[in-house]
Formats: sequence, structure tokens, C-alpha cells
Amino acid sequence: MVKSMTTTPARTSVTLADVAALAKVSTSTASLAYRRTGSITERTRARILAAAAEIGYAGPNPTARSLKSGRSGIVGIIIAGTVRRAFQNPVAMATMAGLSEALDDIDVGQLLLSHRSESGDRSARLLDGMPVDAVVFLTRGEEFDGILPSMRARRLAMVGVEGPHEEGVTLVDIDDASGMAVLARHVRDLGHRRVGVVMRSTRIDANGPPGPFEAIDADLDSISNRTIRERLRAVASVFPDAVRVEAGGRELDSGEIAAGRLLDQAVRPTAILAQNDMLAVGALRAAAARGIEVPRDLTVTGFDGADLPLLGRRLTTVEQPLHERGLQAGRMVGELLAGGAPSSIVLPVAFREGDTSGPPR
Amino acid sequence: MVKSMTTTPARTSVTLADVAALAKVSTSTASLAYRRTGSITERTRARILAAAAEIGYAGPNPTARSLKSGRSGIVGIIIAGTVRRAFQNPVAMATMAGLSEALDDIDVGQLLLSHRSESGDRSARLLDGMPVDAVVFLTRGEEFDGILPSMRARRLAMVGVEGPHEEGVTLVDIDDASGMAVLARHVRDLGHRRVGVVMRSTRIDANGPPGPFEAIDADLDSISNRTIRERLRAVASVFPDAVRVEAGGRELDSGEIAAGRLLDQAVRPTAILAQNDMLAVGALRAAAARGIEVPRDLTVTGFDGADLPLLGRRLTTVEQPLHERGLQAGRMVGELLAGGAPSSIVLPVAFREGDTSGPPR
DNA sequence: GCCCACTATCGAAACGATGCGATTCGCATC
DNA sequence: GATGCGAATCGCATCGTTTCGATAGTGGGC
Repeated sequence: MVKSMTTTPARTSVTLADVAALAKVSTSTASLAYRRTGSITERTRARILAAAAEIGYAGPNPTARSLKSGRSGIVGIIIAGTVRRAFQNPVAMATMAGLSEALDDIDVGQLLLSHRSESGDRSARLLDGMPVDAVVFLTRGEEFDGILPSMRARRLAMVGVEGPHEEGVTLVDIDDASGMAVLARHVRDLGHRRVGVVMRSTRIDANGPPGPFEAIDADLDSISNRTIRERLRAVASVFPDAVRVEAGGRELDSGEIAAGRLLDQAVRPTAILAQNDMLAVGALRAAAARGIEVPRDLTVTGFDGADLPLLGRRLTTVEQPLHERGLQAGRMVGELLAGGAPSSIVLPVAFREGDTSGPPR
Repeated sequence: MVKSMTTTPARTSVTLADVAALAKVSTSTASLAYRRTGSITERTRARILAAAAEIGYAGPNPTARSLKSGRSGIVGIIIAGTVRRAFQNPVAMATMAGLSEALDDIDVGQLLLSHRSESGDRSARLLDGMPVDAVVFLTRGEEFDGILPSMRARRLAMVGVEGPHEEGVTLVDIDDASGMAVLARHVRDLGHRRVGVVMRSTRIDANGPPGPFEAIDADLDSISNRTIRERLRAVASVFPDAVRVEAGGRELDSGEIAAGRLLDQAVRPTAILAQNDMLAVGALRAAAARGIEVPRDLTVTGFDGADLPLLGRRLTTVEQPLHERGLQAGRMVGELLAGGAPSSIVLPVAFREGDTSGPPR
């Protein structure tokens, strides 16, 4: 069912003119009753508001106001993939929480714009048809390049979290590489030499079996997702001999399957460096299913520092300031809308030792 | 065409009139090039689109279009409490996923409207100032009554999930009571006689210590939250002697503390019926902390059937069709926007036996 | 070659509110 | 009672698009 914005007749609504007529003032005066600026007698204002109440006027029409002011007061939040998946992703949610908090403070509405819908491809139509003053790229997605031109044409303020690294997008970036390097060195210092890496799928419509075993630095340059690439590179700098497996999808289960493949080798790794926390949880589960005890028999690490209250244990990982990066993105939106030109920033990360890592047996 | 006057932001934009001028047609013809209806030569359309591309016209201004059509194509999703907390709540998220899916299908945008912001009270201003065609109450909140009049005045289509039970709101309701009754009977049939109930806080700004022990039916009528009330009533019908404790907040930790109080009694219950899954997880944790084994020493049940992949075990609970209720709410929005008058529905729930319940020792 | 029936295009009037510049009002002062 | 002045109110153009009714153009039938 596709609805058309055009065929339906406008709802008969009460307008400011009606209020003005009832209150026996001009519409411009009636308007004054609702604005902050301009001078109007308290008596007149009261009369106008009374008239408004009498005929059930709900206040100035937001659309008309927007047309006049050129501002909608709405920020589009662009999500790679589907809204559903984003909502299942603790990293995205933590960022979103920070972003919401900041956007709340500057009194702008938050419009969710998924780049793809559940039932297939999201037409650019929805994206283009929405009255937004600015957009925030909440999660990094390769698919964004296609929609950038249209946003530039609209002269929208653009803020990105971890990308896209494109002209005109103010960025909140994360120091992924150095964080992952610290973590890898920690694992090496524990004594590990045989490590496996479980990485996120680089395919857009990822779903299926895990990829083959590959050398850690195989084809690194061809990975367009900067986040994935830089994290791998950091691991490679410490463990040039590591083996990597690409999970078949982005969900927990894919991580479990991929990690399982690593664990089922004749000579299995003593440490699995998962490229994010969800994959690490999958690895923990794969270990549990095989009676492998963590951290005694296996070290498992993640990345992100997501809040996983249900997990019941504390992952050794690298903590990103997830909430903070949302806040910063929100702040940037505010500055851009106010006419400023905030500069991009790179936020630091912090290694966190949990109870999933230890020396090899 | 520079038109930055004084205070208004300088957003000099390219308009349809500019395109028309360049293509040497009238603006009405230029408009035709972007519409589905109306007749226009393919040649002319091509010329217009070429002109548009040349001067970087990004397509019709959504705000102006909305003003003319009386429709914004945006649905407001109203969240009780803060956006942040909603995002941490698996029940709300599952519902949201279904809702998003349905709203995607009818090509409407999704605007998040939290009733309260992180930093304090949400002014009605934001809510009132947003150009929405309809609103969906995603989660039940006592605070909604205050904003209903304004929505009625705006003649917005209104759809609610589990409330508010108010005139003009089309509802997707859940058969809470009978589901909870089935679950309670199951626990009774297992042989349990001494049961404790952990319930959600009824305070809006809940945070603090758990409430006192109370009889299950103490003051039931004074609980305005229908969901909480009906679930409790159902338990009371099976276990008139049950003791209830109100958690101090809505988070996991509050559930743990409240359940801990029940477990620390001299004679502790053999079963804890938590009023939702998160509280049940809290109860599991309280039990684990005390070396009480579930289900051998204690039966713990929840309500909702939320997807908790990180938990690692399967809660005995009542499954709501969470995704489905979101879908249904979305469908209702579509029908209302199309001029229909869908009727409210009540969705069934299903008892699900997990591995957290068993006979008392 | 004339008239008719289309159809592509155009002009102008909305949609509902805002804000500039002009006008009127109220009132104190001379 | 006339004058001056600030404050309150008003009229009108405007934001960018859509759409209705009017007009010009095209081609076919006879």
C-alpha cells in the first residue's frame, strides 16, 4: 500500500485567520499572540488565546511556519541497513542515546531514516521527501555515497559518526587503530602466539556461511570499510601470522559459527580477537558449546565496550566513548544549525581488561 | 536569486521557479515533471530535469509540498520517559522494529518524540511544533493524558500500543490478564504455594529502594497503570496469599534488589513471579548471588517473551507477539491516514515454558 | 480546408503563517 | 485643543509548491 501525499484533500482545519476573525483582530496580530518577539497588549493576547480555545485552534501550523522560516527543526538520523537491526545493536543504541540527549537539548526533532527497509530497497524518495535541516550518519555504511549528492544539493548540515569520510561531513571519529593495537599487544604480552581473528562481514547483504581462513593481512587494502580495515591492520602489526575468518553475517550467531570454525581446527588458537563485542560474545558461546573454558583454555577479546548487562561477565575489550560520540555529534549539529563550522574530532578509546583474557595454558 | 534578508538563515536555495526559468517553461509545467499525475511530454520533462540537474535543484521542497497537501508524511512515535531508556528496553525495541517495518511499507517517516528529555521535562513545544500526520504511543505512560487534547485539536490520527485507553485512540492491546493467569496456574500446578511477586515501579520518576512487602491485592485499584494492575490481579486470582514487592526502578538492578529482599526472608518463597522479563533476569541474578539454584531451589518466571540472546538460558514466561503488535500499530496508522477507521484489537499471548521453572524441592 | 476533440502548457490562486513597513491609537505635554 | 511620540495593530507580500480552470496548439475526420 503506497500512500500518495497529493490526492487526499486537505483536512479542514482551524487556521489563525479564523481565530483572528473571532477575536476581531488581523491575522498578523493574532500571530503576535503566539510569538516571543513583537509587542502586543496582554489584554489582546488574552482575547486571542480565548478565541483560539473557543474554536479549538491548536496553535500555529508547523508546516506553514517551517515554510516561512526555512527551518523544520528536524534532524534526520540515518541508519545503515534496517531500523530493526540498528535497534538490536548495542553500539548503535548507545550512540543514539547520546545523540538523542544532545538533540533534545537543542529542541530539534529526531527523524529516523533507514537506508534500507525491511522489505527491500529503500527508495531515495523517502529520504528526499523529508523536511530535515540536518542529517546525522549514526552508523557507518558503504551505501551512503549514493545519497550524499542529494543532501549536498539541499545544503543540509551533515554530521557523521565514523564516516562517511567525505567533503562536507563533520566527523566524530574514533581512534580505532591505536586501541586495537593496545589490545593486541596486551594479548601478546600475556604470552599468546597463535591467535585467530573473527571479523565482521564486509558484504552488505551479509548472511550465509563464514568465509575461508585467510592470512590477517590478505587483501586488506580492498576492504572499503575503514573501521574494519584499520582494526585489522592494527592486529596485523602485532600478530602478522594471525588467521582471520569473516563471519557470515552481523548477528551473534554468525560470530559463534565463525569462531567455532577457528576452534575446530586441529591446532586451535589460544586467543580469539573478535573485531567487536557481539562477535566476541559469539566466540564465548562457541567456546562454551565445546567445553572450552574461558579464560583458562582460551582468551577472547572484543571491541567497543558495549553495555551488555545480560552477559553476566566482563569482556576484555576496548572501550569506545559510545555515549560521548553521540553527544558530540549532537553538539556539532547544533553548531552547524547555528551557522558555526565545528571541526571534526577523533575521540580516544581505552583498553579494558575483563575476565575473558589470561595467559595461555 | 539571493534572498537573505536579515535575521533568517541565509539558506539560499534553488527553487522550482529557477528551474522553470532555465527550461523556459512555467513553474506549473516544471512541477508536472515531478508529479505522477498530469500530462506532460516526455521531451519537456527531460528538458526540465536537465535544467534541474544543471543548477543543482534537489527536487521539490518537502515543506512547501506539505503545506499544499496538508500532509507531512511523518508519523510521531511517542515514547514514555526518555529515548535512552526506551532504547535499552527489549520490549519497546521489538515493538519498534515491527512498527518501523510497517511504516516503511507505507512510506512515512518516523519521528521520535520522547515525552521527557534526559535533562528534565520535555516542553510541549517540541511535541506541538512537529509536522506529524499521526502519532503512535509506543509504550504506555501515565503522562500522556496531558498531551492528548492538543493532538485532538490537531486532528491527528492516534494509535496506541497498550494504551492510552482514551477516546479517539485506536488500540493494539494485549491479553495480559489471561496470559498471566495461565502462567500463575502453571506455577501452582507445579506445586508452589509460597510465591513472591516482583512488580514494576508505578512511580514515574522511579529510582530508589524497593517498596515494602505487601499483600498481592493491596490497593490494586489505586494502580492507574492498567498493564501492571491487570497482571497483578491475574496473579492474585491464583495466589491470593502472594506477597509483592515493588522494584525501586525499572532497570535490571532494581529487579535484582527487590528479588533479593524476597529471598532474604526467613522463609523464602519457592517461586518468584516477576511482572516482566527484565525483572525476572534481575531475580535470576539475585538467586545466583545467593547460591540459590534455578530451577532446583527456586522457580523464576517473567512476562513478555523478550528476545534476550545474551542471557544464555530460556526464561519461563508469557510471550507477547511483540513484533506483531508493532506491525499492527503500523497497519492501523496506514488505514487511518487513508481515511479508514480501523478497530482496536486485542492480541493473544502464549505461555512458554523455559528452564527457569520446576516443582518446589 | 474547417471544425472538433484532445492534450500540453500556462496563469493565478491557494496552503497557513510571518514580518516588514505603514498606519492608527492613546496619551501626556505644551 | 493641537502636537508629538511610542506602542499597538494592520495590510500585504512572501515562503515554494500544487492544482484548477483557461488557453493555445495539434492532428484527425470529413
